[in-house]
Amino acid sequence: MIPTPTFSASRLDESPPDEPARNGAPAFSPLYQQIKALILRSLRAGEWQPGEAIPSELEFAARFRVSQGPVRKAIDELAAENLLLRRQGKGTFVATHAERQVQYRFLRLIPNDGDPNSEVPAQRKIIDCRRLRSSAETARALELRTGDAVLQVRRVLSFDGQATILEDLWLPGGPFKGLTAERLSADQGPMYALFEAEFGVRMVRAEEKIRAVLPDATQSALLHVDPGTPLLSVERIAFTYDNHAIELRRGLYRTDHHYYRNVLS
Amino acid sequence: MIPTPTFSASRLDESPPDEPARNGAPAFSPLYQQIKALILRSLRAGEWQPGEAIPSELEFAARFRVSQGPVRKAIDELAAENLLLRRQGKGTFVATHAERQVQYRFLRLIPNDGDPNSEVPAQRKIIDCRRLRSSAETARALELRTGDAVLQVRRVLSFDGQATILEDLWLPGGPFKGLTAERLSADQGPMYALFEAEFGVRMVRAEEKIRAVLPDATQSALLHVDPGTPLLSVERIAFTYDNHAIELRRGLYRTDHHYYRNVLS
DNA sequence: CAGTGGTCTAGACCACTGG
DNA sequence: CAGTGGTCTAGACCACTGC
Repeated sequence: MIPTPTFSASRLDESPPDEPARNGAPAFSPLYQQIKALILRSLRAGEWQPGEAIPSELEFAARFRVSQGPVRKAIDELAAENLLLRRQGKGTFVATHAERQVQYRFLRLIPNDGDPNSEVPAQRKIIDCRRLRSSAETARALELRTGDAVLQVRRVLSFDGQATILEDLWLPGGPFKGLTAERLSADQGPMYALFEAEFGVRMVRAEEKIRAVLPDATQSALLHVDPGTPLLSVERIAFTYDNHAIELRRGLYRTDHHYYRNVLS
Repeated sequence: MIPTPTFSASRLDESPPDEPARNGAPAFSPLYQQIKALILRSLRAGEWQPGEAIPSELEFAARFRVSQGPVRKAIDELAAENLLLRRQGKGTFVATHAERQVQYRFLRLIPNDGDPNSEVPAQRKIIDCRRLRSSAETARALELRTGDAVLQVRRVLSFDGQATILEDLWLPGGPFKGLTAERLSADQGPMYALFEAEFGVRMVRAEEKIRAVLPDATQSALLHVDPGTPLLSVERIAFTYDNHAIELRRGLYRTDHHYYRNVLS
């Protein structure tokens, strides 16, 4: 293809424009952003499975009729967002929660003494898993309508034999049809890896709201702590592609032998 | 300069190599990494002040006798680490804590209702500021020797008239010689901005350990809360260039009207 | 208008992986 | 060895800022 001298709109149009820049501005979009959007669409459509390699940079360049540069920059950004994983000499792969390296990618609880990178051989115990109608609050968080079907899961994570985390999860009933306590209990490895493999749901980003709270009677019993013990309340909303909320999670963390680690920059 | 056909070691050497790759591997270091290290050295040396513009990409390219590409990539990485700030059409600037946009860059406490980006017009009150000899624990955190001079500061931050954060800070006596309660109290704006302007200390990165705790009598009095109120304990170590620890901070956060926000990816 | 950062091309070569 | 990502060059043009 002969390089178009200007590209203020796009050279890659394959579908009706989603956002045709309704305001006065022409909304300049560089080539690499358009390429990024196309790759993102393929990811969302499940064109490649988690852990699989995507086409090489040169392959994309040929397909899109551009040079390697913009393709590289598009992939760079997706890798920076942890959607893709580059491995020199091997290829670029769809990120997954199922790898040894990045297991428990979203868990920030670190043992007081152990090093931050140590293994996290949690012991998991499913307390409950039931289907119910969502409350207004849950519906809002999960972008559903009040009363829509949701799955609620309760579990306890133990470290070194000591119950440390009590978690309640809410998942939309649709995407997670067929999820049962048995299925969850049988599984080894991170829950998010199971979500990828069994339900095609890939957790990509999450936001957490953290507070200090006291447990109620049920909670303190499940964690084997005194009702006066302060605990970390960690409320998480996890997102798939396109910032679509797909999980609500409320955790209670004991912080007598662990701490929640965060890095600021 | 005639481009050297290979550059497995370096083309930019200006000083004895710090880490001459003692092991068998040649320790390949791309041009842009060497450029990044040089810019970093200038930053550390205070060659440009916070808020000032650094030389343009083309200027660096000419100075280092390379093309724009590697310079660009070096600056890209420094900008991604929040050491520099790019502004199209204007230039690249040394990051600062003194800008309206990024005020309280390291404060993650958000009001329950207000939007996450809202202003943070905290009211600050210095309770105490004294010079003392560091404990073993403080010395370890600040990379000092036990007994070295340190400054200890205690302050309370209020939001909307309500005392919300009680903080204790420890700073190495050397770099912060001359810091007084009066100087701190007189200042408007973020404390880190004052550190930049008055002491040339630039906070670049920080790590926080978060736990849920109960306050002691003194703490609960200062925050006007019941001794049984669970609080967030936020222990921060802040670093300047080269991962050099320069501040230890222990905060107690009320989380009845605020939450600590974190994003995972 | 000049100067800055931002994008793109075409082509070369290097480093790493695995058959 | 071929294929992949990673680095570099030389040069062109675009978008944004401010004089």
